[in-house]
Amino acid sequence: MDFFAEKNDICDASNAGIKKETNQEGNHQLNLGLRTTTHDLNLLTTKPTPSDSPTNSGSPLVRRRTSSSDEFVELKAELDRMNRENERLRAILDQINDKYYSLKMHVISLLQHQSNPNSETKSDGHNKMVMEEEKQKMMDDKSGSCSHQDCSSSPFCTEAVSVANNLQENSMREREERESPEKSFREWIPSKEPEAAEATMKKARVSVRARSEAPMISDGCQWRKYGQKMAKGNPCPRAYYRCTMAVGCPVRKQVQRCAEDRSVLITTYEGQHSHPLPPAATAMASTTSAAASMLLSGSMPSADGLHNQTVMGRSDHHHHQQQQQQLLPYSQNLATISASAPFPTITLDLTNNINSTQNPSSLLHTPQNMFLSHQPQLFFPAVDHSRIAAGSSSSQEFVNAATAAIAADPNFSAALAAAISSIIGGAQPKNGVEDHTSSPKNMRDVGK
DNA sequence: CGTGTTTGACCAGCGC
DNA sequence: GCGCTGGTCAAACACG
Repeated sequence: MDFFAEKNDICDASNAGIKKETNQEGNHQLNLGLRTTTHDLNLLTTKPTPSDSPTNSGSPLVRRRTSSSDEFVELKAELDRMNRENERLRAILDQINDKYYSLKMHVISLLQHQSNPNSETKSDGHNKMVMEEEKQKMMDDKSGSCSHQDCSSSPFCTEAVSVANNLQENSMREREERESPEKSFREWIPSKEPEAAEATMKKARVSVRARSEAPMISDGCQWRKYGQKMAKGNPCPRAYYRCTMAVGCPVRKQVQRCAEDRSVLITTYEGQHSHPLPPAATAMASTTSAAASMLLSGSMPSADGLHNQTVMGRSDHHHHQQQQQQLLPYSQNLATISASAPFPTITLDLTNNINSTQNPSSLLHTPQNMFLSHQPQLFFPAVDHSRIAAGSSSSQEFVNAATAAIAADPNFSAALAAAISSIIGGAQPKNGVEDHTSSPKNMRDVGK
Protein backbone atom coordinates (compact mmCIF):
# COMPACT_ATOMS: atom_id res chain seq x y z
CA MET A 1 0.00 0.00 0.00
CA ASP A 2 1.12 3.49 -0.58
CA PHE A 3 -0.02 6.08 1.86
CA PHE A 4 1.65 8.79 -0.10
CA ALA A 5 0.51 8.01 -3.58
CA GLU A 6 -2.04 10.73 -3.62
CA LYS A 7 -1.75 14.42 -3.72
CA ASN A 8 -2.20 15.39 -0.20
CA ASP A 9 -0.74 17.43 2.52
CA ILE A 10 1.49 14.65 3.66
CA CYS A 11 3.12 14.64 0.28
CA ASP A 12 3.52 18.32 0.37
CA ALA A 13 7.16 18.89 1.11
CA SER A 14 6.49 22.17 2.77
CA ASN A 15 3.91 20.70 5.07
CA ALA A 16 5.94 17.64 5.84
CA GLY A 17 8.84 19.76 6.83
CA ILE A 18 11.10 18.60 4.07
CA LYS A 19 13.66 21.20 3.32
CA LYS A 20 16.46 21.25 0.87
CA GLU A 21 19.21 23.36 2.22
CA THR A 22 22.67 24.37 1.25
CA ASN A 23 25.01 24.93 4.10
CA GLN A 24 28.05 27.08 4.28
CA GLU A 25 30.28 24.35 2.98
CA GLY A 26 28.11 24.03 -0.04
CA ASN A 27 26.78 20.65 0.94
CA HIS A 28 23.26 19.97 -0.08
CA GLN A 29 21.18 18.63 2.68
CA LEU A 30 17.75 17.16 2.51
CA ASN A 31 16.24 17.85 5.86
CA LEU A 32 13.44 15.40 6.50
CA GLY A 33 11.98 17.06 9.51
CA LEU A 34 9.06 15.31 11.08
CA ARG A 35 7.92 18.38 12.89
CA THR A 36 6.11 18.05 16.09
CA THR A 37 5.13 20.61 18.61
CA THR A 38 8.12 20.24 20.84
CA HIS A 39 10.77 18.59 18.85
CA ASP A 40 11.73 17.71 15.37
CA LEU A 41 12.67 14.39 13.97
CA ASN A 42 15.46 15.43 11.73
CA LEU A 43 16.89 12.94 9.39
CA LEU A 44 19.72 14.41 7.43
CA THR A 45 20.95 12.96 4.24
CA THR A 46 24.13 14.58 3.21
CA LYS A 47 25.33 14.30 -0.29
CA PRO A 48 28.97 15.10 -0.74
CA THR A 49 29.73 17.92 -3.06
CA PRO A 50 32.15 17.39 -5.90
CA SER A 51 34.86 18.99 -3.85
CA ASP A 52 34.41 16.33 -1.22
CA SER A 53 35.12 13.48 -3.50
CA PRO A 54 38.73 12.57 -4.03
CA THR A 55 37.92 11.28 -7.46
CA ASN A 56 36.46 14.56 -8.49
CA SER A 57 39.21 16.72 -7.19
CA GLY A 58 41.41 18.57 -9.55
CA SER A 59 40.72 19.83 -13.00
CA PRO A 60 37.91 18.60 -15.26
CA LEU A 61 40.58 17.01 -17.37
CA VAL A 62 41.64 14.84 -14.46
CA ARG A 63 38.05 13.89 -13.80
CA ARG A 64 37.59 12.81 -17.38
CA ARG A 65 40.55 10.53 -16.99
CA THR A 66 38.81 8.64 -14.27
CA SER A 67 37.70 5.39 -15.68
CA SER A 68 34.08 4.39 -15.55
CA SER A 69 35.02 1.28 -13.63
CA ASP A 70 36.55 3.37 -10.89
CA GLU A 71 33.42 5.41 -10.67
CA PHE A 72 31.40 2.27 -10.46
CA VAL A 73 33.54 0.95 -7.64
CA GLU A 74 33.26 4.20 -5.78
CA LEU A 75 29.55 4.39 -6.25
CA LYS A 76 29.24 0.84 -5.04
CA ALA A 77 31.34 1.66 -2.01
CA GLU A 78 29.13 4.63 -1.33
CA LEU A 79 26.07 2.48 -1.69
CA ASP A 80 27.50 -0.04 0.72
CA ARG A 81 28.21 2.69 3.19
CA MET A 82 24.68 3.97 2.94
CA ASN A 83 23.35 0.47 3.40
CA ARG A 84 25.41 -0.01 6.52
CA GLU A 85 24.15 3.21 7.96
CA ASN A 86 20.65 2.21 7.05
CA GLU A 87 21.15 -1.04 8.95
CA ARG A 88 22.35 0.85 11.98
CA LEU A 89 19.39 3.16 11.79
CA ARG A 90 17.04 0.25 11.62
CA ALA A 91 18.61 -1.29 14.67
CA ILE A 92 18.28 1.95 16.57
CA LEU A 93 14.70 2.35 15.49
CA ASP A 94 13.94 -1.15 16.68
CA GLN A 95 15.43 -0.34 20.03
CA ILE A 96 13.36 2.81 20.28
CA ASN A 97 10.23 0.89 19.45
CA ASP A 98 11.02 -1.79 21.99
CA LYS A 99 11.63 0.74 24.72
CA TYR A 100 8.56 2.68 23.81
CA TYR A 101 6.50 -0.46 24.05
CA SER A 102 7.95 -1.43 27.40
CA LEU A 103 7.23 2.04 28.73
CA LYS A 104 3.74 1.91 27.40
CA MET A 105 3.10 -1.41 29.04
CA HIS A 106 4.37 0.01 32.27
CA VAL A 107 1.97 2.93 32.14
CA ILE A 108 -0.87 0.61 31.30
CA SER A 109 -0.04 -1.45 34.32
CA LEU A 110 -0.11 1.75 36.36
CA LEU A 111 -3.49 2.58 34.96
CA GLN A 112 -4.74 -0.84 35.88
CA HIS A 113 -3.37 -0.52 39.38
CA GLN A 114 -5.02 2.82 39.86
CA SER A 115 -8.26 1.02 40.52
CA ASN A 116 -6.77 -0.27 43.75
CA PRO A 117 -6.69 2.66 46.20
CA ASN A 118 -4.93 0.66 48.89
CA SER A 119 -1.86 0.22 46.84
CA GLU A 120 -1.81 3.71 45.48
CA THR A 121 0.67 5.27 47.84
CA LYS A 122 2.89 2.29 47.74
CA SER A 123 2.73 1.99 44.01
CA ASP A 124 3.46 5.66 43.57
CA GLY A 125 6.77 5.32 45.27
CA HIS A 126 7.45 2.07 43.59
CA ASN A 127 6.55 3.39 40.20
CA LYS A 128 8.78 6.35 40.57
CA MET A 129 11.61 4.10 41.52
CA VAL A 130 10.88 1.80 38.62
CA MET A 131 10.77 4.71 36.25
CA GLU A 132 14.06 6.02 37.49
CA GLU A 133 15.56 2.59 37.02
CA GLU A 134 14.00 2.41 33.61
CA LYS A 135 15.38 5.78 32.71
CA GLN A 136 18.85 4.82 33.83
CA LYS A 137 18.55 1.54 32.00
CA MET A 138 17.57 3.31 28.83
CA MET A 139 20.50 5.62 29.17
CA ASP A 140 22.82 2.70 29.65
CA ASP A 141 21.32 0.75 26.82
CA LYS A 142 21.47 3.69 24.49
CA SER A 143 25.06 4.52 25.17
CA GLY A 144 25.98 0.89 25.14
CA SER A 145 24.31 0.08 21.89
CA CYS A 146 25.71 3.12 20.24
CA SER A 147 29.21 2.47 21.31
CA HIS A 148 28.84 -1.12 20.46
CA GLN A 149 27.88 -0.32 16.96
CA ASP A 150 30.39 2.45 16.78
CA CYS A 151 27.99 4.73 15.05
CA SER A 152 29.21 7.91 16.59
CA SER A 153 30.78 8.88 13.34
CA SER A 154 27.58 8.50 11.47
CA PRO A 155 25.41 11.57 11.05
CA PHE A 156 22.44 9.26 10.69
CA CYS A 157 23.18 7.61 13.95
CA THR A 158 23.67 10.92 15.65
CA GLU A 159 20.33 12.12 14.43
CA ALA A 160 18.64 8.92 15.45
CA VAL A 161 20.10 9.12 18.90
CA SER A 162 18.95 12.70 19.08
CA VAL A 163 15.47 11.59 18.22
CA ALA A 164 15.67 8.90 20.83
CA ASN A 165 16.77 11.47 23.36
CA ASN A 166 13.92 13.75 22.49
CA LEU A 167 11.38 11.01 22.71
CA GLN A 168 12.79 9.76 25.94
CA GLU A 169 13.08 13.19 27.51
CA ASN A 170 9.56 14.08 26.55
CA SER A 171 8.30 10.83 27.94
CA MET A 172 10.19 11.23 31.15
CA ARG A 173 9.15 14.83 31.60
CA GLU A 174 5.54 14.00 31.02
CA ARG A 175 5.66 11.11 33.38
CA GLU A 176 7.33 13.19 36.04
CA GLU A 177 4.64 15.79 35.64
CA ARG A 178 2.03 13.23 36.19
CA GLU A 179 3.79 11.96 39.25
CA SER A 180 3.54 15.28 40.93
CA PRO A 181 1.53 14.77 44.12
CA GLU A 182 -0.85 17.58 43.25
CA LYS A 183 -1.16 16.60 39.66
CA SER A 184 -1.22 12.91 39.94
CA PHE A 185 -2.35 11.31 36.78
CA ARG A 186 -4.00 8.67 38.82
CA GLU A 187 -6.07 11.09 40.79
CA TRP A 188 -8.07 12.42 37.93
CA ILE A 189 -8.86 9.09 36.45
CA PRO A 190 -12.15 7.83 37.78
CA SER A 191 -11.67 4.49 39.36
CA LYS A 192 -13.62 1.50 38.40
CA GLU A 193 -13.95 -2.05 39.47
CA PRO A 194 -11.11 -4.16 38.11
CA GLU A 195 -13.50 -6.68 36.69
CA ALA A 196 -15.50 -4.00 34.98
CA ALA A 197 -12.36 -2.35 33.71
CA GLU A 198 -11.13 -5.61 32.30
CA ALA A 199 -14.44 -6.33 30.67
CA THR A 200 -14.63 -2.86 29.23
CA MET A 201 -11.06 -3.04 28.06
CA LYS A 202 -11.96 -6.11 26.12
CA LYS A 203 -14.80 -4.21 24.52
CA ALA A 204 -12.85 -1.06 23.80
CA ARG A 205 -12.02 -0.70 20.16
CA VAL A 206 -9.45 1.10 18.20
CA SER A 207 -10.14 1.73 14.58
CA VAL A 208 -7.67 2.65 11.87
CA ARG A 209 -8.62 4.03 8.53
CA ALA A 210 -5.97 3.66 5.89
CA ARG A 211 -5.96 3.93 2.16
CA SER A 212 -4.91 0.61 0.76
CA GLU A 213 -5.54 -1.52 -2.25
CA ALA A 214 -4.36 -4.53 -0.34
CA PRO A 215 -7.06 -6.70 1.21
CA MET A 216 -5.64 -6.17 4.64
CA ILE A 217 -3.04 -3.92 6.14
CA SER A 218 -0.11 -5.61 7.72
CA ASP A 219 0.37 -4.89 11.38
CA GLY A 220 3.02 -7.43 12.18
CA CYS A 221 0.70 -9.90 13.85
CA GLN A 222 -0.59 -13.21 12.58
CA TRP A 223 -4.32 -13.43 12.06
CA ARG A 224 -6.75 -16.18 11.28
CA LYS A 225 -9.98 -15.40 9.60
CA TYR A 226 -12.95 -16.88 11.39
CA GLY A 227 -15.87 -15.24 9.75
CA GLN A 228 -17.20 -12.86 7.19
CA LYS A 229 -20.53 -11.12 7.09
CA MET A 230 -22.34 -8.49 5.24
CA ALA A 231 -22.91 -5.46 7.38
CA LYS A 232 -25.87 -3.21 7.02
CA GLY A 233 -25.20 -0.06 5.06
CA ASN A 234 -22.05 -1.32 3.41
CA PRO A 235 -21.95 -3.42 0.25
CA CYS A 236 -18.50 -4.61 1.19
CA PRO A 237 -18.28 -7.60 3.48
CA ARG A 238 -16.73 -7.37 6.89
CA ALA A 239 -14.11 -9.95 7.76
CA TYR A 240 -13.40 -11.14 11.27
CA TYR A 241 -9.91 -12.12 12.35
CA ARG A 242 -8.42 -13.37 15.58
CA CYS A 243 -4.80 -13.21 16.60
CA THR A 244 -3.01 -16.54 16.26
CA MET A 245 0.38 -15.53 17.55
CA ALA A 246 -0.44 -17.20 20.84
CA VAL A 247 -3.03 -19.70 21.94
CA GLY A 248 -5.84 -17.93 23.65
CA CYS A 249 -4.89 -14.43 22.62
CA PRO A 250 -8.13 -12.46 22.94
CA VAL A 251 -7.31 -9.88 20.30
CA ARG A 252 -9.68 -9.69 17.37
CA LYS A 253 -9.94 -7.38 14.49
CA GLN A 254 -12.47 -6.53 11.85
CA VAL A 255 -11.53 -5.47 8.37
CA GLN A 256 -13.91 -3.76 6.04
CA ARG A 257 -13.75 -1.38 3.17
CA CYS A 258 -15.35 1.99 3.47
CA ALA A 259 -18.67 2.11 1.70
CA GLU A 260 -18.14 5.63 0.39
CA ASP A 261 -14.55 5.18 -0.62
CA ARG A 262 -13.56 1.61 -1.24
CA SER A 263 -9.93 2.47 -1.45
CA VAL A 264 -10.10 3.08 2.27
CA LEU A 265 -9.60 0.08 4.47
CA ILE A 266 -11.04 0.20 7.96
CA THR A 267 -9.40 -2.03 10.52
CA THR A 268 -10.88 -2.23 13.99
CA TYR A 269 -8.93 -3.82 16.81
CA GLU A 270 -10.37 -5.18 20.02
CA GLY A 271 -8.62 -6.53 23.08
CA GLN A 272 -5.05 -6.71 24.23
CA HIS A 273 -2.43 -9.21 23.20
CA SER A 274 -1.54 -11.76 25.83
CA HIS A 275 1.88 -12.43 24.40
CA PRO A 276 5.05 -10.65 23.38
CA LEU A 277 4.92 -8.95 20.04
CA PRO A 278 7.52 -8.83 17.32
CA PRO A 279 9.04 -5.41 16.68
CA ALA A 280 7.03 -5.06 13.51
CA ALA A 281 3.82 -5.39 15.48
CA THR A 282 4.86 -3.30 18.40
CA ALA A 283 4.05 0.09 16.97
CA MET A 284 0.52 -0.67 15.98
CA ALA A 285 -0.28 -2.87 18.94
CA SER A 286 1.13 -0.45 21.46
CA THR A 287 -0.72 2.45 20.01
CA THR A 288 -4.00 0.62 19.92
CA SER A 289 -3.73 -0.71 23.43
CA ALA A 290 -2.61 2.63 24.76
CA ALA A 291 -5.49 4.34 23.03
CA ALA A 292 -7.89 1.86 24.51
CA SER A 293 -6.41 2.38 27.94
CA MET A 294 -6.60 6.09 27.61
CA LEU A 295 -10.11 6.01 26.34
CA LEU A 296 -11.28 3.69 29.04
CA SER A 297 -9.42 5.30 31.84
CA GLY A 298 -11.84 8.16 31.39
CA SER A 299 -14.52 5.74 32.49
CA MET A 300 -16.17 6.34 29.17
CA PRO A 301 -18.79 8.14 31.14
CA SER A 302 -21.58 6.70 29.15
CA ALA A 303 -22.82 6.74 25.69
CA ASP A 304 -25.29 9.36 26.67
CA GLY A 305 -22.60 11.52 28.08
CA LEU A 306 -20.95 11.70 24.76
CA HIS A 307 -24.07 11.86 22.78
CA ASN A 308 -24.99 14.97 24.59
CA GLN A 309 -22.10 16.66 22.93
CA THR A 310 -22.14 14.86 19.72
CA VAL A 311 -21.78 17.01 16.70
CA MET A 312 -21.61 14.34 14.12
CA GLY A 313 -24.90 12.72 13.55
CA ARG A 314 -23.92 10.43 10.77
CA SER A 315 -23.08 6.84 11.26
CA ASP A 316 -19.72 5.47 10.39
CA HIS A 317 -18.53 2.34 8.76
CA HIS A 318 -19.35 0.53 11.88
CA HIS A 319 -22.12 -1.81 12.39
CA HIS A 320 -23.50 0.46 15.00
CA GLN A 321 -25.65 2.58 12.85
CA GLN A 322 -27.14 4.26 15.81
CA GLN A 323 -23.85 5.44 17.05
CA GLN A 324 -22.83 8.97 16.88
CA GLN A 325 -19.39 10.39 16.85
CA GLN A 326 -17.93 13.34 18.51
CA LEU A 327 -15.67 15.65 16.65
CA LEU A 328 -13.51 17.32 19.16
CA PRO A 329 -12.70 20.95 18.59
CA TYR A 330 -9.27 20.56 20.09
CA SER A 331 -8.28 17.86 17.77
CA GLN A 332 -8.82 19.76 14.58
CA ASN A 333 -10.21 17.02 12.50
CA LEU A 334 -8.02 14.02 13.05
CA ALA A 335 -9.44 12.48 16.16
CA THR A 336 -12.96 11.61 17.01
CA ILE A 337 -14.44 9.45 19.66
CA SER A 338 -17.17 7.08 18.90
CA ALA A 339 -19.32 6.40 21.91
CA SER A 340 -21.45 3.57 20.70
CA ALA A 341 -22.25 1.54 23.76
CA PRO A 342 -21.02 -0.89 24.70
CA PHE A 343 -18.01 -0.41 22.47
CA PRO A 344 -16.22 2.86 22.98
CA THR A 345 -14.12 3.36 19.90
CA ILE A 346 -11.24 5.66 19.23
CA THR A 347 -10.21 6.06 15.64
CA LEU A 348 -7.23 7.15 13.66
CA ASP A 349 -7.70 8.38 10.16
CA LEU A 350 -4.59 7.75 8.08
CA THR A 351 -6.28 8.44 4.81
CA ASN A 352 -5.42 12.12 4.91
CA ASN A 353 -8.76 12.98 3.44
CA ILE A 354 -8.98 15.93 5.69
CA ASN A 355 -7.31 19.19 5.18
CA SER A 356 -5.80 20.14 8.45
CA THR A 357 -6.85 23.70 7.98
CA GLN A 358 -10.38 22.77 7.31
CA ASN A 359 -13.01 24.06 9.58
CA PRO A 360 -14.24 21.16 11.68
CA SER A 361 -17.80 22.12 11.10
CA SER A 362 -17.34 21.70 7.41
CA LEU A 363 -16.28 18.15 7.97
CA LEU A 364 -19.81 17.28 8.74
CA HIS A 365 -20.56 17.62 5.09
CA THR A 366 -17.58 15.74 3.83
CA PRO A 367 -18.57 12.34 2.57
CA GLN A 368 -15.28 10.78 3.45
CA ASN A 369 -15.26 11.90 7.00
CA MET A 370 -16.45 8.84 8.61
CA PHE A 371 -13.14 8.68 10.21
CA LEU A 372 -13.21 7.33 13.58
CA SER A 373 -11.11 8.10 16.14
CA HIS A 374 -8.43 6.14 17.43
CA GLN A 375 -5.01 6.09 18.01
CA PRO A 376 -3.00 5.30 20.72
CA GLN A 377 -0.64 7.29 22.44
CA LEU A 378 0.99 6.74 25.64
CA PHE A 379 1.00 10.10 27.31
CA PHE A 380 -1.23 13.09 27.82
CA PRO A 381 1.04 16.08 27.70
CA ALA A 382 -1.58 18.61 26.74
CA VAL A 383 -3.91 17.85 29.57
CA ASP A 384 -4.27 20.38 32.29
CA HIS A 385 -3.52 18.06 35.15
CA SER A 386 -3.92 20.59 37.88
CA ARG A 387 -7.35 21.49 36.72
CA ILE A 388 -8.34 17.92 36.52
CA ALA A 389 -6.81 17.09 39.85
CA ALA A 390 -8.74 19.94 41.39
CA GLY A 391 -11.90 18.14 40.49
CA SER A 392 -13.03 20.71 38.00
CA SER A 393 -13.05 18.24 35.18
CA SER A 394 -15.78 15.85 34.53
CA SER A 395 -15.25 12.52 32.94
CA GLN A 396 -16.52 14.02 29.77
CA GLU A 397 -13.91 16.69 29.90
CA PHE A 398 -11.32 14.09 30.49
CA VAL A 399 -12.29 12.30 27.35
CA ASN A 400 -12.16 15.55 25.48
CA ALA A 401 -8.81 16.42 26.91
CA ALA A 402 -7.44 12.97 26.29
CA THR A 403 -8.54 13.06 22.71
CA ALA A 404 -7.15 16.51 22.25
CA ALA A 405 -3.93 15.30 23.76
CA ILE A 406 -3.84 12.47 21.30
CA ALA A 407 -3.98 14.87 18.43
CA ALA A 408 -1.72 17.48 19.89
CA ASP A 409 0.83 15.28 21.53
CA PRO A 410 4.23 15.37 19.85
CA ASN A 411 4.64 11.78 20.82
CA PHE A 412 1.50 11.06 18.95
CA SER A 413 3.23 12.20 15.82
CA ALA A 414 6.01 9.80 16.52
CA ALA A 415 3.59 7.01 17.24
CA LEU A 416 1.73 7.85 14.10
CA ALA A 417 4.92 7.71 12.11
CA ALA A 418 5.75 4.40 13.71
CA ALA A 419 2.33 3.04 12.92
CA ILE A 420 2.57 4.17 9.34
CA SER A 421 5.99 2.72 8.96
CA SER A 422 4.81 -0.55 10.36
CA ILE A 423 1.98 -0.58 7.90
CA ILE A 424 3.82 0.38 4.79
CA GLY A 425 6.61 -1.99 5.58
CA GLY A 426 4.34 -4.96 6.00
CA ALA A 427 3.66 -8.03 3.96
CA GLN A 428 0.57 -8.92 2.13
CA PRO A 429 -1.85 -11.26 3.74
CA LYS A 430 -2.96 -14.46 2.20
CA ASN A 431 -6.46 -13.36 2.35
CA GLY A 432 -8.56 -10.51 3.41
CA VAL A 433 -11.51 -8.38 2.68
CA GLU A 434 -12.08 -7.46 -0.86
CA ASP A 435 -15.12 -6.11 -2.41
CA HIS A 436 -16.88 -9.35 -2.91
CA THR A 437 -20.07 -7.88 -4.03
CA SER A 438 -19.55 -9.40 -7.41
CA SER A 439 -18.78 -12.75 -5.92
CA PRO A 440 -21.89 -14.33 -4.47
CA LYS A 441 -19.80 -17.24 -3.33
CA ASN A 442 -18.30 -15.11 -0.63
CA MET A 443 -21.45 -13.49 0.48
CA ARG A 444 -22.79 -14.70 3.70
CA ASP A 445 -26.00 -14.05 5.43
CA VAL A 446 -27.16 -11.99 2.53
CA GLY A 447 -30.73 -11.07 3.02
CA LYS A 448 -30.73 -12.69 6.35
C1' DC B 1 -1.94 -34.12 5.75
C1' DG B 2 -1.75 -29.82 8.15
C1' DT B 3 -3.20 -25.22 7.95
C1' DG B 4 -6.09 -21.64 6.76
C1' DT B 5 -10.49 -20.10 4.44
C1' DT B 6 -15.31 -20.30 3.35
C1' DT B 7 -19.92 -20.21 4.66
C1' DG B 8 -24.34 -21.84 6.61
C1' DA B 9 -26.05 -22.06 11.11
C1' DC B 10 -26.52 -20.42 15.54
C1' DC B 11 -26.76 -17.16 19.40
C1' DA B 12 -27.23 -12.68 21.81
C1' DG B 13 -28.63 -8.00 22.03
C1' DC B 14 -31.71 -4.54 20.76
C1' DG B 15 -35.82 -2.11 19.10
C1' DC B 16 -40.57 -2.29 18.03
C1' DG C 1 -42.59 -12.23 21.01
C1' DC C 2 -40.65 -11.23 16.69
C1' DG C 3 -37.49 -9.56 13.42
C1' DC C 4 -33.13 -7.47 12.49
C1' DT C 5 -28.30 -7.22 13.04
C1' DG C 6 -23.67 -8.20 14.71
C1' DG C 7 -20.66 -11.70 16.11
C1' DT C 8 -19.08 -16.49 16.51
C1' DC C 9 -18.88 -21.46 15.65
C1' DA C 10 -17.63 -25.36 13.11
C1' DA C 11 -17.98 -28.49 9.21
C1' DA C 12 -16.69 -28.47 4.57
C1' DC C 13 -13.46 -27.06 1.49
C1' DA C 14 -9.06 -25.37 -0.77
C1' DC C 15 -4.29 -25.23 -1.02
C1' DG C 16 0.63 -26.11 -0.61
